Amino acid sequence: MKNQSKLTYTQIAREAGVSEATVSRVLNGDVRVDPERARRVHETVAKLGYKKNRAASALATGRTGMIAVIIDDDLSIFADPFWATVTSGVSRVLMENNMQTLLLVGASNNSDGNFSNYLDSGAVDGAIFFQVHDEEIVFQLAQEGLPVVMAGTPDIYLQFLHADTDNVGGAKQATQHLIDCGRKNIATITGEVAASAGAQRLAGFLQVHMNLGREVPPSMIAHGNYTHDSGFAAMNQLLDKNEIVDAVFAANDLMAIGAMAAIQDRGLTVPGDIALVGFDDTIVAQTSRPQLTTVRQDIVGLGAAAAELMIAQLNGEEPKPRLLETSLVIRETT
Amino acid sequence: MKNQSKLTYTQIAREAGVSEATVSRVLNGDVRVDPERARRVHETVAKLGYKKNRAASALATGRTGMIAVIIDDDLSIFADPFWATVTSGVSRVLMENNMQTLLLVGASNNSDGNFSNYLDSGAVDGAIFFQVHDEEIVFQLAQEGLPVVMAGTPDIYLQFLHADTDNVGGAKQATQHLIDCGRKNIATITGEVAASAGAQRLAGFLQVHMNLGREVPPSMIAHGNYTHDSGFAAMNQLLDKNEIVDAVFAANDLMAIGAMAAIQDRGLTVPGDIALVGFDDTIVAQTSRPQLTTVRQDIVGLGAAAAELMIAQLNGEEPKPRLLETSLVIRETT
DNA sequence: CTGAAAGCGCTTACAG
DNA sequence: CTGAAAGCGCTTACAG
Repeated sequence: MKNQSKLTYTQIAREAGVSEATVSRVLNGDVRVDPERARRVHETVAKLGYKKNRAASALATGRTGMIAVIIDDDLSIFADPFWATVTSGVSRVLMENNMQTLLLVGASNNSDGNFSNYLDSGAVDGAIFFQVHDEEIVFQLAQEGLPVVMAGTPDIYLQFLHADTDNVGGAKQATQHLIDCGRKNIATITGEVAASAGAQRLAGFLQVHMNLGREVPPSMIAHGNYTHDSGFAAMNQLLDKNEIVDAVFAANDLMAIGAMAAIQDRGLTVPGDIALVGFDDTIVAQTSRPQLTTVRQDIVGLGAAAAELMIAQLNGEEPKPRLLETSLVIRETT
Repeated sequence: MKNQSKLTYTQIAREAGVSEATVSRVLNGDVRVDPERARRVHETVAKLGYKKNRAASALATGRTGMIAVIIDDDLSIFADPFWATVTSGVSRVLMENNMQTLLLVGASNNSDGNFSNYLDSGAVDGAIFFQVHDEEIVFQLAQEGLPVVMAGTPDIYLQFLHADTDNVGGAKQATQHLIDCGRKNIATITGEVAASAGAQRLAGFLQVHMNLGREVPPSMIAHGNYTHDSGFAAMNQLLDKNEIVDAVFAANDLMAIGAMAAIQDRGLTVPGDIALVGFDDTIVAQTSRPQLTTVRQDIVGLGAAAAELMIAQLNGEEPKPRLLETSLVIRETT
């Protein structure tokens, strides 16, 4: 078990009485090796506590066994449990496939390709992008032959392989639920509509109304940016502009909680006066009083799906994009 | 900019009219190179869009430029924003030093060294451990010569280099603040006291009382495990067992919020009847109603400190362990 | 099924 | 300050 730092194929080969080529074949699972010699190699490896040198292996094969997870934003975004949770899903699937997760957090658009640079130095076998601000960089990397997967929905003109939550479907579930509860005047607080998730959640909200032949007056749509404070402010706007609002669909939980505070500050009650539905099912939905009805998305599953797409792609398959279903979690605010 | 995949020192050397050795020296910042030839090399590298192959470099030098961040728990732990945030701090400092973060999440004690295995294959230059359940594995790796840093406080018999929040100091701040507010009967809800953070926060709480010559009856100490529900249950215990409790220090925010729910469910008010202080200053402290007074710890700073210790260690320095100060954030529950 | 040998793309004493 | 050459530890056609 000691000073294994010096161990190489040379020692294993000698000890096991085979060539280095055979050691390599055994360790890589090549079937065409005499079972008895293979057994000896495995035994020797175990006895000596040998560990293969990754760098040498990577140099010889051109494969590193590492996939980059790129969070294209300033570091603070990682404080949001959302992406951390997605990352854990990626990590699990990669580990199951004997691959590792290389974490790259930081704004891609600063300093001429901070990590775009890194990515085509052959350091990784592929890259999974979260929260892409500038798809140009993804496009370029894909062009250069780096296998790429996006978590989220890419620009319609670009055809990256991607995994995403069914945001439209989730927003529809939320909106339909409010209607089923008998609410007549349903407002929405959007997320950033410049990004796909925000746009899709608004679209789902509008589609349900459209299908029912109902108009949604602009005053019933307030824009937020996913923060608690923006939800608070948006709710106040809605209350200022409208005579009657008896329900609100917020594009995430944090804004819903902010909206709840604004409602209660005016002496109104949830769900008595105004029903509330969030999106995500994060910890704040469970700790708020009353507890928040929300649309749960499978966050770990999203990461897992992205990783699975990557693995499939590396295996030469041509997988289809994945869209993950949401489910409504009914608690106390509706 | 195209097919750079084939570029090696050979092409750069030829184009720049120097030897490969010189290319290597220039790219590694060796000072003893003629400035003019160095300029030509840099120019050629830029023109051809050359990127150094990391694996080859790692094989030759024995250094990979990667540090493992190891979260020794099942994957779900990563959903806790705490460790994700610490990780972002590690990542920032490593990037500033041209190193990368390799993320290893998973229980170390399952399947015979799942990643202990990986770690001494030379895949990383060092390892930063979070949330260590079994320090034996850390010890073994350190023994084998892998530079190791722990986030948190190691067992007193082991002397790992580590960075930690001053949990004792933070707990003292919280407790003293409650006393300063005039509270007389202060209870505490602990975290897992088997781990250092939980034990230290309890110790700080007790020390303040001891210094004042006050006894803390056992009935004023309830144990939780950092979850919302455990805080709720612990608070109910405290209320059941004690005639009077006019303040509670909870070892994290989530338990404090759970305690708040329990208090309010009994028709009591916060802070009217019972004052409340949490620990961490996470998002739930800001979104709760009333907003939670809590002890803020510098979570990103903790990761940054751990990374700095690692870098110093790799540079052959002998840095001292780091203890990060906390600060009290007074909001509405005291 | 197996081994000898060349090769992956860097780095670094060594000699000048 | 600079170059030729050996070496890092694997992998993989190639020939048998």
